[in-house]
Amino acid sequence: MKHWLMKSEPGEFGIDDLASRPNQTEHWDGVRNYQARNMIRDEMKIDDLVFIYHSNCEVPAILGIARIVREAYPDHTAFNPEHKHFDPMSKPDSPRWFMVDVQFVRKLRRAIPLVELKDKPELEGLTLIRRGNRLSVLPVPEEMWNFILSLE
DNA sequence: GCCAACGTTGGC
DNA sequence: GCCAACGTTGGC
Repeated sequence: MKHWLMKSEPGEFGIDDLASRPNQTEHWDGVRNYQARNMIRDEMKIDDLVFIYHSNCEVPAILGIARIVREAYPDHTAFNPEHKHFDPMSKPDSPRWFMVDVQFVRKLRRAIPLVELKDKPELEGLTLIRRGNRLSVLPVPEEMWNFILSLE
């Protein structure tokens, strides 16, 4: 089983939004980066666990945990000209973008802020804290996953 | 294939 | 709101 981290903007769709969805489940649409797309499409498997991270907000932080409950399928928001994430290059018969469904698992006992994660030598090399990193979906090595949980 | 211009991300 | 870092686009 692999571990991941996915970013969301709490003003758009945060962990509380996920927790209040039917079945506490929602599709994770809007990823428009090839590196992130490849991980979603090729590597994310059912029951993989995901840290939910809030970006572009007052305190960027890891807030909780979700689980992959459906593997990659076409991101239909790319087909809809009315949609914010519309991409005319993505067609239903040759989709360019994919998404997974994630289900809320739990919140961490406390949010673990980015500034704190940056301080930890144990997390050196984690994509999240690399300078200039913009990946919205990234893998978390198991030992780093466990270390982050130990900070709760 | 190079690279300047432009758009986006996201911390601060 | 600023701006550094990065990805994408498109002229050549």
